[in-house]
Amino acid sequence: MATTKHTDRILKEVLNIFSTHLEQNSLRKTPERFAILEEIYGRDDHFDAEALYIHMKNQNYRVSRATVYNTLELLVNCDLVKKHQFGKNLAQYEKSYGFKQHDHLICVDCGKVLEFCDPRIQNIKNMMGELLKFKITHHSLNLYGQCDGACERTRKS
Amino acid sequence: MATTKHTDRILKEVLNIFSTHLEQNSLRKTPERFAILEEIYGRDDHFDAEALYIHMKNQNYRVSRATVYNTLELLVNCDLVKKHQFGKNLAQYEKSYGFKQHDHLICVDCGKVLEFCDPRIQNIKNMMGELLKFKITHHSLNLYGQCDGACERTRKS
DNA sequence: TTGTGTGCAAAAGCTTTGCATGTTG
DNA sequence: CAACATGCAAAGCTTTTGCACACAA
Repeated sequence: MATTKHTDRILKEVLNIFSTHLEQNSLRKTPERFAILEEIYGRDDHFDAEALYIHMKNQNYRVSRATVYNTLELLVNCDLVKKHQFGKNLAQYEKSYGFKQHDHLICVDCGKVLEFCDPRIQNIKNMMGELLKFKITHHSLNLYGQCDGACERTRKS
Repeated sequence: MATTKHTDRILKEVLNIFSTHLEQNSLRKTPERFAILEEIYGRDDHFDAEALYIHMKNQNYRVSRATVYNTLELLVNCDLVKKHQFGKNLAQYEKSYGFKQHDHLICVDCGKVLEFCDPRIQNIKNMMGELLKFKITHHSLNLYGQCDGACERTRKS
């Protein structure tokens, strides 16, 4: 369980990483960019761009969708955020710094997302990269199924 | 290498399977539905709905996008077609009957898609399904990377 | 001060929907 | 002939783009 101290330390580190990334690429350090990063690291779930936008609006933070999308892309580029597609035409994001690499199990009925780790994936990536002459940079493994009775078959969206 | 005979046999089988599926679900056997199925099994690549639609139009087959999307969904439901998302907001489809289950390796520069099989995926699915109490029905594993020099870094779309 | 970043709204791209017409069972 | 499927176009949704203004460097 992450303590507040741990959370604070992570936040400080990602702000630094982002700041350095912006400098190195001659990009500007705007308050919006840092606010979006803070917002993301304050969440613990998977979210889409619109939800992030709405959430910031609800806190009366003045930001535009264009900036949200723009900043999400920057954050994906410097590996502070991961972008997923869980079988729908809607990108889902999650913070990724300081958290173990993992894959996802999605309930097709209620939309619940669980995470899991399996070292065999790395072996597959290594083997296939060599076999098929690809320099593999990342991957996406999603398992789809139905969770136990509790999910009530109430599919989200 | 599939011979014409083999292709013909496959086609006959899938037409039968689809026909039975339509009967069992009280759906109508329209010429459009069968034409779309034939069109798909005449292709050997991954394609999107629009490409399928355009290709049929070019052959002067009168069909609408609505019907293409509708039929693709029916075909996915009876496992004759597989639907994928290769990291973009665009569904890609491929025929699946009579072909070995496989996963994909996508070049992020040129969009090329290779296929591979690895039995370890099945083990992971079994283990995680049991561990996390999910009835796993299907999965999606995509490896992303860069193919050898030949791809020219000309990213498609 | 200069040019990049932002906000806003419009546009773009994929997919779904509504409605009148056609066709299957 | 009744219900369902189709075609067409419009609408829906997510994401991108254009442009005028703001502000970081």
